[in-house]
Amino acid sequence: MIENQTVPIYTQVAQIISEDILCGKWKSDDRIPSVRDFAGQYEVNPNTVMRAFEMLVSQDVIYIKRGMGYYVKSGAYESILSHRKEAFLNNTLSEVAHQMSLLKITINEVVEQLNKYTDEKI
Amino acid sequence: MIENQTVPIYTQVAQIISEDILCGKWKSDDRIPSVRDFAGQYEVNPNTVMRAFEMLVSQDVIYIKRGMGYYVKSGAYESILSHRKEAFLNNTLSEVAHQMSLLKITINEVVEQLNKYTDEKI
Amino acid sequence: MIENQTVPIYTQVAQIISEDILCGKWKSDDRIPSVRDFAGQYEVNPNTVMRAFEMLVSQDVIYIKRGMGYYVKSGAYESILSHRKEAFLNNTLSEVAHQMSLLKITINEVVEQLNKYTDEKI
Amino acid sequence: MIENQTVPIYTQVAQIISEDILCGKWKSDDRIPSVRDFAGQYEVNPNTVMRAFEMLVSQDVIYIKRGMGYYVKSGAYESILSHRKEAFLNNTLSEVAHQMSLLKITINEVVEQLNKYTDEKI
DNA sequence: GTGGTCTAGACCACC
DNA sequence: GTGGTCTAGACCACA
Repeated sequence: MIENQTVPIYTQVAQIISEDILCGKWKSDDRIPSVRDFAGQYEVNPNTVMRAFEMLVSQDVIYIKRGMGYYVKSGAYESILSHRKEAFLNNTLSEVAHQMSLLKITINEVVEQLNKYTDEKI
Repeated sequence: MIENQTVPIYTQVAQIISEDILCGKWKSDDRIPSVRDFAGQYEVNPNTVMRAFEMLVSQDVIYIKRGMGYYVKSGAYESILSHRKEAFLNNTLSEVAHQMSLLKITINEVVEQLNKYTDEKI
Repeated sequence: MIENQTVPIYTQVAQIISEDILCGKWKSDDRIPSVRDFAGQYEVNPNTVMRAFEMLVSQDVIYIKRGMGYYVKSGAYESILSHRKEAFLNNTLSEVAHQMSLLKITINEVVEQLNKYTDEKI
Repeated sequence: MIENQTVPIYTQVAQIISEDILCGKWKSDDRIPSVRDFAGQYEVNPNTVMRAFEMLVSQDVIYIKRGMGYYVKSGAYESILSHRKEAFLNNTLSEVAHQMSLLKITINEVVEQLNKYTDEKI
């Protein structure tokens, strides 16, 4: 599950949880599994999961009920979505455009390739 | 000049030089500026520039003439281009496709946004 | 109602009860509301209220009549008052003095601000 | 140096550094000692110092030069001062006023006690 | 049961 | 040399 060797594990865990929320696995005010549960599931140290949770708290994605665990913040879905969408349109696509002009790749080639990836999923 | 806080500085320097070659700033067998020049220009440690040069040497982009400096290898342009093109189509666009499905962004939105970035440059 | 995230909830509950006694809401040998009542009112776990009660018992502020509930101990008012007064003069004000010297705040500013707060209440 | 048993060590370390900046020990763009140096000096684990540094970064008090260490951010002095001053006037003094009315302590008593503490320092 | 802090120590990338 | 990540494991307070 955790494979990438360059980006920190706790970042990856945080991203997985964010994407789980995006996918509807957990909704507002749902309790997410405990630090220990995640640690067991992903086979990482509880401290590492803890850092992921801290990240998500600072991003307003989850909140804590003391002694009870972490819960999905209401509005988390929308906030993650808009945050990611903005980053995608502003950063990712801007970089893509830069690469395209540098590598002299046309928009048609890009569209064609993206369609391939989309089709694969079906 | 070097702002990104996640990518190693030497990687960023190497990328800048690669892109300068792609842009035609330097051609085959041109001498590129010295380690010191780069270090001064980008306000980084000479060791860091050195490491970028080593990276480019190992990628067959530049070569050294002892006592004289570093020179652009013949065929560097084509090699960079093909290498990057492959990475772009396989990695970047695959990631873009993933984000699109996650964020429910259509290909039309992507094309529209890319056209904006392209137009800006003109 | 309970907002502070650093002080333990049971401590805050105990403080609220103490202050209610200071304010004259409950007098010697009055019965205070049940654990359940408090738990419902402050939306906390009954165990937490229980612990607050235990704290107050050990501070000689309340006592238990088995099967009947908790009652304000006679002399509680005076005991709370003297205990808090001492803590206030020795700890709180000592800390205030430290902050004043660090932040270069004069005693006049402090007095002025305190008067504001006092006036607001009237 | 680190005595308090209730507030986390990393918080105390961060506070010490903040106060050192307030006292003029380190100024804008000064390099502060390394993680390992602090760890040795306060006899705590480097990880603990690291957390303190992260706190200060998120408070815009220090910044990192990759591979070189942490430096005091320009404007840190003013930012710490104003931040603390505000907290003091709004939170601490508001609490003091509350205690005064509860404990029926007059402003004269407070002033007298504060003067005692101030005199002690001289 | 929950989270939170801390240590000791390892290992790594980067400057 | 610098920071940064991670583990294993302990210990504690809180609900």
